[in-house]
Amino acid sequence: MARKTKEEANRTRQQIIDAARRVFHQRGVSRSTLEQVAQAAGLTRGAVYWHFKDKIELFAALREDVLDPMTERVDSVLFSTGYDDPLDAIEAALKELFRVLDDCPVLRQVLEIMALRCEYVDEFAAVYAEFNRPAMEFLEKVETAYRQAAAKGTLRPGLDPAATARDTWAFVTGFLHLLLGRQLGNDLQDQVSAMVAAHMALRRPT
Amino acid sequence: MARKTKEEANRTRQQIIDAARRVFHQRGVSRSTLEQVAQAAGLTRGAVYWHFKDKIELFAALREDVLDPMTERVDSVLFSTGYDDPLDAIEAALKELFRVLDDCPVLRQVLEIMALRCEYVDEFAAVYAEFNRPAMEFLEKVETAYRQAAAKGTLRPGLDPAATARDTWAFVTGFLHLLLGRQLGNDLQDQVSAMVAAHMALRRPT
DNA sequence: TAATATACAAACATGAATGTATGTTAAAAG
DNA sequence: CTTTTAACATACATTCATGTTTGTATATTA
Repeated sequence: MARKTKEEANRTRQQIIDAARRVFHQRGVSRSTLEQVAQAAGLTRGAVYWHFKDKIELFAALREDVLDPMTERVDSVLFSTGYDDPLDAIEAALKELFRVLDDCPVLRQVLEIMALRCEYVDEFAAVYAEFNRPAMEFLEKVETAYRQAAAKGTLRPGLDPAATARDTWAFVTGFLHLLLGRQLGNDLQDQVSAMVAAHMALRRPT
Repeated sequence: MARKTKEEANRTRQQIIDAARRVFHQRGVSRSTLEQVAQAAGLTRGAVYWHFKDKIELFAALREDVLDPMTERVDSVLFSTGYDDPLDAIEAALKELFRVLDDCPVLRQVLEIMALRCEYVDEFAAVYAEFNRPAMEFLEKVETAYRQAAAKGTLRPGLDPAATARDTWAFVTGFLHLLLGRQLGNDLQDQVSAMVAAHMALRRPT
């Protein structure tokens, strides 16, 4: 094969990532063959091994490709200065999270791979830690917001910010898993907004 | 090999299941070899193939072995007549759920396999449905309980039983995943009871 | 008690998937 | 303009998991 221009090479690299996302999503990570990925990308295994050391490295690239933008988008809402009440910021951030999931099918694919199509053992045990790190950071950020709300008096009296944050944390985690489990277009998808609102309403003064 | 008595055969069947649980937990379902399972049981693949058609059937047996008892134990608390307030029954049932998880390592292993060490594609897609069915049924049961609480006036005024149940549902799902993710002995484990209590306190009248 | 089915172990055949090594051509570098 | 190196395709060697088949000795049954 002839040498390609650097720009072309980057494009084939991205093609491999896109193909891997589809193949991993359809067959699961461990059952996916690099041969299948290569074929889906219209290439051979040679190309895949040229751009990535092995399947694990390819999987890592695949994740970085879409995960970081999501975190930034949600954080920007959570830290937005446009809300007087921190609880409003949390509510908006949660809605934003699920909205991203809805209008970015690529992100959804990656999250479904990570939640339902990957076995977190051996080399992949580290991947799971990475999967959880954003969740842990999210917990801290939300706790801070709840603390601010308590200081401002917009948090329902008697609620402990830390405990409330953990409850929200579990809620988001569980809701994410439940959303990822079912296929698109189900009734859950349009109840998302209402459920987030109801969840937050529990934390507001009566 | 000589023929064993029926009782002995049942014992080796159970040995295979126990071995499979350990191997699946350590290596993940798809990376586990029936050879590894056989060795861990002190047998050969011949025995495994004699008792089970293939890995999928073995995995199914492994689940049935421990999952049904858990559901029964939680349900019996939820449907107990010993509580005046249905919210108390829900709270007790949730605590029971996490307690079972704590003092039945075998169940925990199976749940960890299902949550983190299995890829739900192809033949295993059906397994995931089975994984979710108890969760769906749980949602309905909790919703009924919330409805009863509303009728009795023990549910915080203004709360919709259905929406409240979905929130609890997400909470339980998320909390389960979070618990399964981390190794035993972490700080979450002893906060479980407090978190459940806090979650339910949000639903009680002020 | 003879016949048969059971509960495995051992051997076999097959089909991948992986990693690596080699070849080829064109883009970069000098 | 020559040399080098990048960007792959192709071919090779090895390992390994699976399913099946065969063998065999003992429970079980008639």
